[in-house]
Amino acid sequence: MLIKELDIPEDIIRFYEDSGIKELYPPQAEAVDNGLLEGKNLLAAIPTASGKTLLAELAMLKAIRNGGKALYIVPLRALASEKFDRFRELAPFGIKVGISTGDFDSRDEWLGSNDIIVATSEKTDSLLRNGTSWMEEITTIVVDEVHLLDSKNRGPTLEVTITKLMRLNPDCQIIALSATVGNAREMADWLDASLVLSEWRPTDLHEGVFFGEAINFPGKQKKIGRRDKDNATNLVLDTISEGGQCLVFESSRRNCTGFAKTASNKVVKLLDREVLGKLAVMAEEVESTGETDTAKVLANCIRKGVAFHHAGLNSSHRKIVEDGFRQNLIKVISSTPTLAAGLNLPARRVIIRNYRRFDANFGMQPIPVLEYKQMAGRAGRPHLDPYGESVLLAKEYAEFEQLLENYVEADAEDIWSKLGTENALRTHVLSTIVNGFASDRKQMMEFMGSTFFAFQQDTWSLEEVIDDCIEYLAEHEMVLMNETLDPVSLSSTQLGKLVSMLYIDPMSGAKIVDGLKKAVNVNDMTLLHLVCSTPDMRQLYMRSADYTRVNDFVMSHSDDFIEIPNEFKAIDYEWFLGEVKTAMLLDEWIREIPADDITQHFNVGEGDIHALADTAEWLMHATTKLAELLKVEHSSHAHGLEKRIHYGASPELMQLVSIRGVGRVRARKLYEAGFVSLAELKKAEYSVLSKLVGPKVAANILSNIGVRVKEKVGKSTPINSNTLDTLLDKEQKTFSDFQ
DNA sequence: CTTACCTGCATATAGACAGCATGTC
DNA sequence: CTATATGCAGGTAAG
Repeated sequence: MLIKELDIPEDIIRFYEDSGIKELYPPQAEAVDNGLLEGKNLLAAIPTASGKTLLAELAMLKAIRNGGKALYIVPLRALASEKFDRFRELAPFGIKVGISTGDFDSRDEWLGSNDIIVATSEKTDSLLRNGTSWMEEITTIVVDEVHLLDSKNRGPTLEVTITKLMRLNPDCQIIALSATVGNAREMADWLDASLVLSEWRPTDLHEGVFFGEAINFPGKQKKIGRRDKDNATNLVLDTISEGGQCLVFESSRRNCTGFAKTASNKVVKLLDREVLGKLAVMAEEVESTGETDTAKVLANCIRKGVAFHHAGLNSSHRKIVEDGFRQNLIKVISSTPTLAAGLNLPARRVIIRNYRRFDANFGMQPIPVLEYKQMAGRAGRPHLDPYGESVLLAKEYAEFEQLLENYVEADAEDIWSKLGTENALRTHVLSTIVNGFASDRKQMMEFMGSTFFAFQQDTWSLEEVIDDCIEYLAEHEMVLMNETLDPVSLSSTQLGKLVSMLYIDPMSGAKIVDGLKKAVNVNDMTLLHLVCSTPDMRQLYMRSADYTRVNDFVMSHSDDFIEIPNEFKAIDYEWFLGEVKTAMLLDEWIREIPADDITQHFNVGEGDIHALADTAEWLMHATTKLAELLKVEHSSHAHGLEKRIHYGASPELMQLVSIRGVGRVRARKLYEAGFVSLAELKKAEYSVLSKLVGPKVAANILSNIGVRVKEKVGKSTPINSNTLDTLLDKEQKTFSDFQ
């Protein structure tokens, strides 16, 4: 089917043709045949990179031209900005695009003036909870990665959000995009959508299992040269010598860096001077943005053409690795599953070095087929690679057969709703009441009766859990119920409304409220621990070496904690120690302990510190608001801590740190030099500041506080002319020259 | 004396969304 | 409490 045959405006047709898209891929054509452009609901269960985005775009553009408005729901913030950037290319057609995620937000009212709004599922839920008016104007909803309905953590939110949206806009077109799953038909039926089910990919994918010095694909074999004793390394070296790149998936961070280290020593031998030179620049960039151990190790690996990637990396390191791989300078990324579902980073060959993953309840467990398919699907860059290959590794013949059968030739599992537990439902039962989707028990059951869970499983078990939730919420004064009426009436209290809008788990809300009421002497640690004891906070794992250290801390600070569980209740106490350990990390963070030191004290990465601080800041904000509502005195203390967690700094730096371009480190430098306040800083001499923080930063700071720089700021000296950016610029120039 | 390889034992275990109000090194 | 890879300490055989 040709683009120009489609029932869409002429200028849009030309736009696609100019960008080289003349014909639809088969699954896209099938979607059009199923009424994509006529506002019909659709579930497309097709592989990654088979043109899901274009499919959604066509429908959105068509709808917008008919006066509609589109909402594009994604599971990850990174994905949101990726889509946002893509859709902004539609600006020439007068299409306005907005983005809304927790960390990056165009203002709510203004957001509604856009034609396309990209948001995470949680943010969408939050917007619904806040009664955002433009939600009712949405005519097209795209739900990306809808198979995440199956996720224990985040599936329920996605499910309830979709349910709410369908109820709010019954005539709205829903386009759901999914990986290929077992019960796609069932999901489609729930959405009242037609189904496009296809395995078609623009680049062929060969899935195989390595065993006996060869990759065994169904029906053929590919011998791999033995240059190293490690098979995965051999596969990597083979790919590179054929001009491709590799993505290696590992089950733990340690394995991930471990493999990068060993493989890099072999990979380096295959690289030429030019590439090594550029890699060295990149490695320096890594070293300059962090002096942690991981930064050094990562830099050393990158010098040899290999990188590792996991959530412990700080964001600049992550970005360098991703960009370096896209530039085809980094040849191998050894990664945890971060890269399996997230960014668009395909490679010629994907090696799944470890198909098992540790689970605290069941030990090492084989990953689901769906997850395997997601990783394997990363193989093959469209238009760049002749084909993609994914490889599992087997040690014995029995394992080889098993892998072939259970992964390569297996179909993905069915999607199962995870809504049916009290933990998952509590927050949604509350928000349903707060937002008026249900004002009595009957309406509540009706609403929950239209979820995927109810569609798929028995509703009586759901009703029981919902009643438990209502009871919990009533007990904690978030919901009022009148049991004398026949359908028991349900309404929310001020507390309930606040908890719903703060987007915290009602159990977190209850714990914080309870803690605030009980607390006697409150200091920083008291509130930090309170926040760390909520189910919304991810606690640190207790290692055996931590035990005495954390326990000693508890002993010497026993007055700081609102409640210490009995030491002989081993499970409770151990859990408590984990909370305290987390609070200790945050305490170091707000006391300006350098990030490198924190990573060592707690055996975490820089990325972990920021993630924990981020969550703590959000929960501390909730604490502030809850304290205000309760009219207890700790709200200003909590508010102060909220700011300190945001910047990771002591109270005396709060004024300096609010200046753009000044963070915890620079603020401390300025403070020690006598610039203890904004007023002092305004009186500062440029030359003095320049010596302190460097000429560029100094000029930047002064202009940000409204001081005009009198002295001439020397043009940036060519010290850094070899930075990555300039290098990449050059690269692009030569590339376009070549074209 | 160095290197390569083996054995045994202890050890640790993926990821990431949200509020609010604007910008880290 | 589940299972596995890793890395280190200590040992041994080969060079």
